[in-house]
Amino acid sequence: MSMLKPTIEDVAQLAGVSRATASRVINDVPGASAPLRERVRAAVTELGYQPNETARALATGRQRAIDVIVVTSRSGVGWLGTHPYISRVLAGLMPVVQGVNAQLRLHAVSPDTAADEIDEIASNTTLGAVFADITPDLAARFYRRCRHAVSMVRTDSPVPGMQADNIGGAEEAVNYLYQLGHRRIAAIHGPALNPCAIDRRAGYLQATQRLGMADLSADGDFLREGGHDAAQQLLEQHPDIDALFVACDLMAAGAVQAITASGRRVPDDVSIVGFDDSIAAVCSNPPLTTMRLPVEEMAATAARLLLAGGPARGHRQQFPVELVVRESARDLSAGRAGGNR
Amino acid sequence: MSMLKPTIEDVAQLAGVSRATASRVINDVPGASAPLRERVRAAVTELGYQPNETARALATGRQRAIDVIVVTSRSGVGWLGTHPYISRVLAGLMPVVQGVNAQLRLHAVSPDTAADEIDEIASNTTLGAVFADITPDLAARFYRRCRHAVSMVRTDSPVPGMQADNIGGAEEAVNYLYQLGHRRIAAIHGPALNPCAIDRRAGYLQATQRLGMADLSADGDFLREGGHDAAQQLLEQHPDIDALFVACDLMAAGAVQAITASGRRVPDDVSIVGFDDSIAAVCSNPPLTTMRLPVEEMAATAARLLLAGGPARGHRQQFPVELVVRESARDLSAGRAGGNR
DNA sequence: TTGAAAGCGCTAACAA
DNA sequence: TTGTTAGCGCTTTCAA
Repeated sequence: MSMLKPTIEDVAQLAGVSRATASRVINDVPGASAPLRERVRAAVTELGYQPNETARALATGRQRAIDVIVVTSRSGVGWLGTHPYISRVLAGLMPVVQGVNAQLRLHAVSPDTAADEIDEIASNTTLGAVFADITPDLAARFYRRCRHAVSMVRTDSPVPGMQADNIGGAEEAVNYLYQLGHRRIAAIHGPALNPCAIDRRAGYLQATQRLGMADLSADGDFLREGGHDAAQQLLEQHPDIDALFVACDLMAAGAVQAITASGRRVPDDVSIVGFDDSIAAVCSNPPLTTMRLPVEEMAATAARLLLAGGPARGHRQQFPVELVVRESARDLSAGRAGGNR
Repeated sequence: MSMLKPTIEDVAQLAGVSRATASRVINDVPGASAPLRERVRAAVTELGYQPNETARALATGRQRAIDVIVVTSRSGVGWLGTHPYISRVLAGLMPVVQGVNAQLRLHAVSPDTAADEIDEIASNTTLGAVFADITPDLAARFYRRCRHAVSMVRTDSPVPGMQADNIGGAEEAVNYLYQLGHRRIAAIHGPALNPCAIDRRAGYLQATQRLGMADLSADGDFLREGGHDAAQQLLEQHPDIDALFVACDLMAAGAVQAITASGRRVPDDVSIVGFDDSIAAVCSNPPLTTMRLPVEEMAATAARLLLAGGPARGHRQQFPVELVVRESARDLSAGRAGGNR
């Protein structure tokens, strides 16, 4: 007859050790022999034991929390509620954190002081950190100080990560545009150091090369304003552009605004494919055809991993990126009026 | 010499009572005489005592949490990360809940089963509930069962609430459009039972009446699709409309899409003013002129009130609603090309 | 290396 | 009405 919720006492009893020993192996602190570690771990899995975070917090005096880290030049944390991507990671995290009395701590760290802030967070971490948006070197730095971390963007090897196929997604976007008949496909990329941006850029480059098209690239910042300005500039430099691949929906929304303001029409004069499938895609006018990232699932998986004691070194998990067709890309071979509405 | 963090023991000692008595008065449960209550309360304020939520949670076996309630016909909680308004209330709540080891619990309750779900939540509540979106009767129902609640939308008298001037905001929006030279100003309203929607509708009606304009109203649902459809219908019925007041930005984004799709231009043919100033306003094309609601501050204030033991019966707090000028409304008296870009 | 025992700060029986 | 006393589930000295 199993209890509703096994406690560490149950684990200790089943393993035939003291509570203290059980605690030691569960927390991975030295002071327990290999054979006992074995037995305790067996008991843990057999019982499906999950530590009570409330009790831990009371005993240690420290808050149990998952630290969500995003490096950004915008200051404060208040604006994050208006950020389509961050809102989705929060929404993904919240339900899994709910049952265990853990908290979410949101850190917006500035690029210039990032190193120090990262160290600070790493030294105060309890359950671990989720990197919502970070550069590989910073991620590595954190990981060197604290093993409990999982990244939602690509990082270098030892750092565990949730992987979405950004390269493949970008290629697919360009392919789609190509199939629709477009041959002058420009791109607006994200920040030079952002791993997602780097991969999406790589995907674009690969596809254009393979298809024998010119590389028409502009740099953006993953913000709407940047997308707007980049589109404007692109249109001036290359007035013959007939399609645009934009590395995130927020920038794509800005790009649509710029294109429309320039007197051109989307998708009649230029087709656009975005990336993310955020609320921005749906609020844009016309609504954006885009590559969907399963952000909520990625975040939820990351949190579960952390609650389970942190993923193993180098752990990686794949997530699909899927084309969502809306109204911002048009089939050139179809009748003008028809489009793909 | 004051301790870093006073405990209930300190309070009890200072008040000259037992810990149990202190606990009783702090938790407002019967079993303490008036004079002792006095003394304990004095000690609490003198020490600046704040209960340790972690210890409370461990002792009671219940999670300390703020329940965020939104009644909606969409099921599940995952999509809330893509909801511009909810994301903002979450962002406002998160920082204040951070320091105290409290959690946020998000409840999306369905309208048909709302009564039961509300009862359920009320009976499990700990720190209290924030009504992000609710009808007055449901709010009252909750409040009858549990005094710890703050509404972010208008409610009937005893229920404490954060008040934004939705009526005044809607009036101001219509006035603004009127000043710009518009005389056929239609409106897309929100759900019939939603207090914010009701107030914004009232503001529109008041303003149009005062200004001697026709009431050109259509019903929406606070979702993009509803805004789209309502705009379409409005344009068919009243092709001479020159401006639109839309009760939320999400619907306004949909309305812009519908208007554009019908071959008209925003703001050249029809001006639009939205409400909220959410991310939807900024992603729309053109970006929306809108009435800004300080959602984050309202949410943060609500949470602080709850953490401080819950606001008094009938407590009310005012928040401003401000016009934010972007590009979706045009001055008819200005030159055609100029607009108000 | 292991276990016994003392808390962490609070609530809730139970006695008085 | 009041206080005494066990816990809540865990970590962490301190002895053994």
